[in-house]
Amino acid sequence: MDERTGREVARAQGITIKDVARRAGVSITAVSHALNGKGTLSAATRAHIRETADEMGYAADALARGMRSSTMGAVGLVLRSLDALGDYKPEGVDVFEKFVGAAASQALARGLSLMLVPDLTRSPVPPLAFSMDGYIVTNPHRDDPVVALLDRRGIPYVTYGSAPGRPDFPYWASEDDAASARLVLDHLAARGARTVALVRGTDANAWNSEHEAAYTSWCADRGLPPRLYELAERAGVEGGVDLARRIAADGLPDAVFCLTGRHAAGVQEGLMSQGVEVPGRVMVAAGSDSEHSRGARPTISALELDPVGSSGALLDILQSLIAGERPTAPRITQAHLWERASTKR
Amino acid sequence: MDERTGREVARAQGITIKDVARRAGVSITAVSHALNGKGTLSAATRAHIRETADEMGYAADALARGMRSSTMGAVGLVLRSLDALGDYKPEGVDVFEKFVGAAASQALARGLSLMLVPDLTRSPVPPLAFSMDGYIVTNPHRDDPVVALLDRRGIPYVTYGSAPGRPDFPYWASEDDAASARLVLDHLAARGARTVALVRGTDANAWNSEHEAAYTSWCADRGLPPRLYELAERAGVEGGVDLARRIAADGLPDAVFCLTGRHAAGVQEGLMSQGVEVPGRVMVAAGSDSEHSRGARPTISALELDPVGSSGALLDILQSLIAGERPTAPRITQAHLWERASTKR
DNA sequence: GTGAAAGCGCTAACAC
DNA sequence: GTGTTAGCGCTTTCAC
Repeated sequence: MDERTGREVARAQGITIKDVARRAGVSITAVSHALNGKGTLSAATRAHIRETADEMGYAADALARGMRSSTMGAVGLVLRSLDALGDYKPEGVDVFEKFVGAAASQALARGLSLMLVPDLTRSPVPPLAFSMDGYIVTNPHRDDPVVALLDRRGIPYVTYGSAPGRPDFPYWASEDDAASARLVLDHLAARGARTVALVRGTDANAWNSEHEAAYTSWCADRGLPPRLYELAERAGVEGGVDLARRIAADGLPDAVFCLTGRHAAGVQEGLMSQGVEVPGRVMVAAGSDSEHSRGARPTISALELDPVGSSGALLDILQSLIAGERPTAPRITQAHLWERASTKR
Repeated sequence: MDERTGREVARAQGITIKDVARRAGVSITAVSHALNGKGTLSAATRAHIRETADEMGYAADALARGMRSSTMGAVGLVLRSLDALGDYKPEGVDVFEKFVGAAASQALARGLSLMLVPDLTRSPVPPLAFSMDGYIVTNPHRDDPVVALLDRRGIPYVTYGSAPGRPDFPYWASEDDAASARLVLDHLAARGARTVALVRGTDANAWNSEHEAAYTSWCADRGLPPRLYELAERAGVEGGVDLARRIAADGLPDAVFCLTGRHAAGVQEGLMSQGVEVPGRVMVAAGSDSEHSRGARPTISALELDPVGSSGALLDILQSLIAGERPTAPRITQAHLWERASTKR
């Protein structure tokens, strides 16, 4: 094949350790040792080899090196919430973009590569999947097969949000969901709400269950009966619109707290189309900020998570885990509440 | 080392082709052929081997397979604009998050893994860097060393934004920068601006030069002298604030068009702090939307790029390139102008 | 139709 | 101090 116009194979042919050895007039072992600071070589040979390697622009092939059991300098990121969504369309899934961006910058700043991997349990398995040094799994759900798979293969991992049903597993980081929930609920109460309905998703992840728990206990504290609605994440804005009808039929609460921005936007839209004033009659708040909460009219108050802080913490934990240490975990970050028009009275 | 509690090495030890061969009572060649649909095997053996492999949960090791020259099912993404920025803090670098998110979802939807790689030319080189099937390089600049490196190693790549100084290189996609610029300029003119100053960045990428070219020709068409300012991307909001002083000293234009959201926010802030009314006296617009343009007061009109469309196009091109085809390229997408308070008269 | 064997580039025992 | 050599798991000729 013409070397100038194409490539015989997907893999680029670079300078090998053999080339360096020949050029430096030593054995490949010498090169390997010199470059990895192992073995016993005279300072002179070591330096000489290093120079030759540099001159030639030699870079060890990660694949070959990896085969001999070493670290790849790359961690995987698997987005369970998106896997669950079925497609990978990110529109409106703010957390997704934010978290990926944050995790990427955190990883890059640490000199690590970050590999985004499609659902590990669906075949064909992404070829490099099992070659990563470790994994970040976002929002694992109860009995998550990806987590099980990583466990089985002995690959270190950390999770964004605790793994439900596994209280013993400490290697996670997340915003303080309970605190977040109270932040919103107290805000609504301060603005005069007595009865608050909660709209949670159906995914069995910590995010949903923690918020629900905080909500029920908040209601209990105030002697209020909880009004809990479940709406599938994938139902999106439309699902919220439909749900608004049911909520109204059940009797209007003073406020509705939706965990996702899309549900919040939908519920608000649905309420208003029934002639319910927002925020006048009912206030609306979202548990995670997105284009939908920002773009709605009125704009919707929402929690902004801390993906930068969380992903940084996760990478810290993961790095020590890979290094064989015992990191302190979990690590908790804080969300911030943006008060917008939908709760302004 | 205890097999149950830890791992000897970073690499997980899975089921190998040997195990399958032994269990199925055939040679490893047979297994390889059966699983890859190569060679000549009887349908019976083939089926039998497939079954055994499935039962055992066998998955070929990508590293070993990769060594024998095949495809990794993963493409790399290298963000030149961020590399240039020096750190990988994404705050306010909307395009970054948006593009990464979009590229990720596009890649995942195609069953490809996407690996974010730190600057390829800085050592230590990310180990897996040269093992990717191909690369997306965002905003390459003139004589970009990363592009040169990929060329040298014969690794296929596509660029987000054309590669300056390489008009012959067709494998890129981007918004139509010239059209974007005219969109903004015409909008400003329609709102009554006669003189418009342009604030571009200093990176030698297509984004900056295309916008500048469109701007100068727009000015020429109207017989106006161009007023061009250059401000380093990394100068951020503060740089914009400082620049506002210079712009005012040079005589206020009717509008300022800043290519980055941070510069726009800074310039607007700087102008207002000098008592210049925005949009009353001077209008401000940004060439790329971000928290900064949305969050400024008044909110700043800005172009929203099409990262989803662009990254989709890029992956299409890259995939055919990897497959050894000759894709049609370049592919152009369109930006959208959000008209906000900063240009509302 | 099937399998033995040669390597891909690298690391690490183990000789010398 | 330095080099020989045996693999890591896989694909692929090439005998049988």
